[in-house]
Amino acid sequence: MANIRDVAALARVSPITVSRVFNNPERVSPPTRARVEAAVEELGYIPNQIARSLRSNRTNTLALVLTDITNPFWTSIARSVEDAASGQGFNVILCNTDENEAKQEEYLSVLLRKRVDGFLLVPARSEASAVESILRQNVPVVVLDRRVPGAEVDVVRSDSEAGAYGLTRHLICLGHRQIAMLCGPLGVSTAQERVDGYRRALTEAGIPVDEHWIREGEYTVESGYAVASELLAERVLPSALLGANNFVAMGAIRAIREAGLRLPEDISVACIDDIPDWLVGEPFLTVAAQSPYDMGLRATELLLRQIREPGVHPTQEILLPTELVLRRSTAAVNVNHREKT
Amino acid sequence: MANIRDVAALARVSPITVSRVFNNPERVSPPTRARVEAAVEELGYIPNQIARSLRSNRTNTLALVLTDITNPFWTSIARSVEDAASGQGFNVILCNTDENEAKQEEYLSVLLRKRVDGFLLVPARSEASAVESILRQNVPVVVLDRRVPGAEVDVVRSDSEAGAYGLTRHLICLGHRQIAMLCGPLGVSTAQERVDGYRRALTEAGIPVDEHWIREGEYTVESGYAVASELLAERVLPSALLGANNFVAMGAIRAIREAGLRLPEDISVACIDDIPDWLVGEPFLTVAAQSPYDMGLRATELLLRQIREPGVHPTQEILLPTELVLRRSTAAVNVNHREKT
DNA sequence: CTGTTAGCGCCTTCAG
DNA sequence: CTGAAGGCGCTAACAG
Repeated sequence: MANIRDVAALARVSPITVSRVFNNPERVSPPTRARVEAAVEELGYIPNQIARSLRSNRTNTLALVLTDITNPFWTSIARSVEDAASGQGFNVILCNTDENEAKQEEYLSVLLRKRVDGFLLVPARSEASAVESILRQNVPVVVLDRRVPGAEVDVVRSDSEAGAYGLTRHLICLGHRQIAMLCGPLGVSTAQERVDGYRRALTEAGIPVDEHWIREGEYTVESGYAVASELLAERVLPSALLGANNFVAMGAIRAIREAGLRLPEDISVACIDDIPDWLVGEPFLTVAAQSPYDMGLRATELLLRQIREPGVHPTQEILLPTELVLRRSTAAVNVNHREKT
Repeated sequence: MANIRDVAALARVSPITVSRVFNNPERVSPPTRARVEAAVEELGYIPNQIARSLRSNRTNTLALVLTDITNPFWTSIARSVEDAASGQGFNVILCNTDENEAKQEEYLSVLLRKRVDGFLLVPARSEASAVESILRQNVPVVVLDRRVPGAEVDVVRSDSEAGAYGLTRHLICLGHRQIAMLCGPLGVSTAQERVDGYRRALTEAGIPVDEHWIREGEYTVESGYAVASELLAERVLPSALLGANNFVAMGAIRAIREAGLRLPEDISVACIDDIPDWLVGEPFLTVAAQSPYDMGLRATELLLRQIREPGVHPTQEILLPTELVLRRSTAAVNVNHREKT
């Protein structure tokens, strides 16, 4: 592969002149420039960005570390991040942690070695350690979706508490009293907040919170299925399920079908996170919808600003609202089906 | 940010010894190693992969250039590519071309400068030029999903022709004769092959191919919606629609609903590409399902082999089968609804 | 407008 | 087991 000196030799100029043809073409006389361009063409020369990065300390690359690109919520975020980044001349390295801290640590370590210009991080757990390993190196970070108590970072997230509150309230209005909360891993702030919202709605309505109805799991279809199956095998059935996210709810729905129960006649289901309607034809899930595309966009903008204008920025938190979308998966409680026969 | 010389100075060794502690720790005596490790810890030293890449000509980074991560088909591929790559110590840069050749060219140019170790490319158009710009630089490439006539590359793709053939045959068996084909951009091999399969099934059944029923569009929801709307506004309605992919079909379904037609009573719909069932609860679309996860995996394996074992490899093409999945979006033709009243 | 010098951080080669 | 020299490809800074 030809390098800058090969081109320089062929064009009978110095390497720096070739460099200038690429970076400041106006500072090279047209005839010289033409000679250089001809040589570039002839040799198929492509400037080596690695060498340039070594000098400039800039890679024009961002890291997007999320849990699982397969969930449409993260897919939208990935799309918006890549849109915003490529529009500003940055590429995006994609990493799936599956909420696994060991995987996350490994990724961060590799990415720090690669000297990415910044991180968009969905922390596997809401602890400061991961974020701090980045901040310690003075590398810009923006945290997505989750709070990280104790760390001084920019965060862009949705109002999970309000989302869960709204859904629970909606279920209460439909007459439900025995509402099971299939919550996510409590080490993650969103899981915690969703339980908080659930509790607040019940308490406000004067319904005692029964810990029996709160079940911790993962943010996955498998976990939602497993936890719901367990719940449905018990003597007293809930009349409604609140899924911590779309995956959990879809798993729960499968369990409900397999148990021979009807949705929503026998049991209602709602969750946080929508599924794009062009994927499902007739959307039927009642949800508190987030705005993932917007979230990725805002976060990328914050990150690029940090990169462009180094120095101390006051850390900021952007809180995006959720939107309650009522559909066919929730209905008024059916008193006949409260308990098993 | 500390560099290797800072560490060396603090540990009172030469830089090369520090390097060895990271790359060949067994060749450094334990006491020296301990001193170096202490210095590394104290300074928070992280080896600079850029400098290493400059020497080694290896970035441990792959480029995944696809059309739109938002389509679950590509999402699965992205997931499998990232899984396979990270398992072998490679990171993945994600790029969305939206089937736009200019965008694709821009990405390829930047990625070649970055000296990625290899490309997984879904070419925006089935022409050799993009692939050849990579091959010319002796950079490994594997083409995903599409054929590129005239280029000597490894390709991993599905049997689109057979998929479209199977779906068309299924519709014919249900009594449909006026089957509209909403095909993708004909510059893309898959679009072409899907039309071929459609034609073959009709011809074999002795049904004359009416070019009126073949409509070219993009592989997007919007395009599917637009083309189907147009079709449904005409005097003679088709009794079935064959969507070139899942997006097109979902757009068509929206158009059908808006036209006040019932699915599948008034009109049947089928398409190539499934939508993961955990996204839809009750899958209802009749499809020729591909295996995107597998496709990404196989392609990444091929690519990593090219990278690991440089030199001439016989180019190979891996053709994955599609699977016909019959669901509720297709039904026997309804003679009463063939023509508008 | 063009060129020379030097160095970004690391590691291969060769010596001790 | 440890180190010195040199260079990967590029571009600031400083001549001319």
